[in-house]
Amino acid sequence: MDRRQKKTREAIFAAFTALLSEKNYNQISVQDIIDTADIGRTTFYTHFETKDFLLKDLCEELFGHIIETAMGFPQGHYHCNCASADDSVFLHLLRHLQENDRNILELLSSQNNEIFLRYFKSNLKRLIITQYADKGLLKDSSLPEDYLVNHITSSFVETVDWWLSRDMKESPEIITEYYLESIKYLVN
Amino acid sequence: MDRRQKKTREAIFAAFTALLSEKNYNQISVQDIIDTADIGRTTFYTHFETKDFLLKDLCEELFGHIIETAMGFPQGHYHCNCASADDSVFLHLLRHLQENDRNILELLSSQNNEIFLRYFKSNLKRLIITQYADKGLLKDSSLPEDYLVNHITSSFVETVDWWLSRDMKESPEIITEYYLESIKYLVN
DNA sequence: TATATACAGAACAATATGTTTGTTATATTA
DNA sequence: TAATATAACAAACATATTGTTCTGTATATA
Repeated sequence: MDRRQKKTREAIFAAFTALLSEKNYNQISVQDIIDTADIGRTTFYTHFETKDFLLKDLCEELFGHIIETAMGFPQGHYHCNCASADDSVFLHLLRHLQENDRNILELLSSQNNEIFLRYFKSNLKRLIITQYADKGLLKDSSLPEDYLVNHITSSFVETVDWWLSRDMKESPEIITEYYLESIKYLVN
Repeated sequence: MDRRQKKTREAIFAAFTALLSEKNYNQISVQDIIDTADIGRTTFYTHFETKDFLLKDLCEELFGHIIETAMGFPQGHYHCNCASADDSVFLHLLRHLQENDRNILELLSSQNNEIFLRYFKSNLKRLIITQYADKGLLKDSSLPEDYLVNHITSSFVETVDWWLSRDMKESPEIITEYYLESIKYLVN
């Protein structure tokens, strides 16, 4: 890929992220992004069809990365400093959020958080299916598997939202405990 | 209140609701609303400062009503045909959604559902606090009350979302069972 | 009937949108 | 290094939206 393209793309992402942390998504104009990124008008439109596509691409990069990293867990620990191999994948995710992904954190805490929480959820679902459903770790119950997967997934997202809305007062370990406690009767 | 004002307000709400069920919120312009409602430009702005305020007012009317109705439950049953006084407040809400509130249902199922689900959640939280927390019906656990209330609230909202996303295949009774099953270890 | 006010209609400057055209700067490759 | 391709730029564009201001008309309320 052309170095110029990469630079421009990154400049747009950076400008967009900066704007998102201070403004509502709806109130951000393409003009704002162009001005902040300091690029030509034409350039923006060669990279992204609309503002919505920019958002989509940004989310796919951010959440795609964090989920893919967690996908191999706990087999591959990559370069992150996990306390032990017994750490749950959730603790892993929370640590990742807290330590490595300032960008994601800012977006998830911003006034636009619902947008990003939704993207987070749809990516996380894949992870839950791999880690629980496919491994047969869901407890037998009268609940349909799809309902259960949805419940477990959104409960984690809501937990993260709750944590962030209270300025991450608690440690990732505590939050993981809360979360696992709230769903412990549903999984093995 | 002046009859003219009421009519105009309702015309705007109707136009806005119609537009929301076919377009994304971001893509609806004030001009669209004006054209659809067939009112003067000035008129819109005397009623609503911005599109966001219109959204806020609409949500407050819709969710305010549905939650207030449920608030007195099961003491006052109002005019709805509940099977028995033993019906849970959740079953009551689902029936209300299915039978009485075509508007809300359409909005909650539309491509803009996340906006309305959020409003739904914030209103529902008050109800959960009244019905569970204040009555001491939350099971003792290591979880902070605020976390628990948030979990129970968002689980219901997510349940409704799941139900709607599958075109309400199941009956309100079944959905209530699913929901209560998923949180039964947390409440009395 | 008299008075107040909600609405309509037109016009406004300011801004945003998405596209086009021609030019310059910079990667890639041979 | 030189040749070629292409990314980015700048300027201009028609079009649309925004929020406001003005004047005149219609319709509530008292």
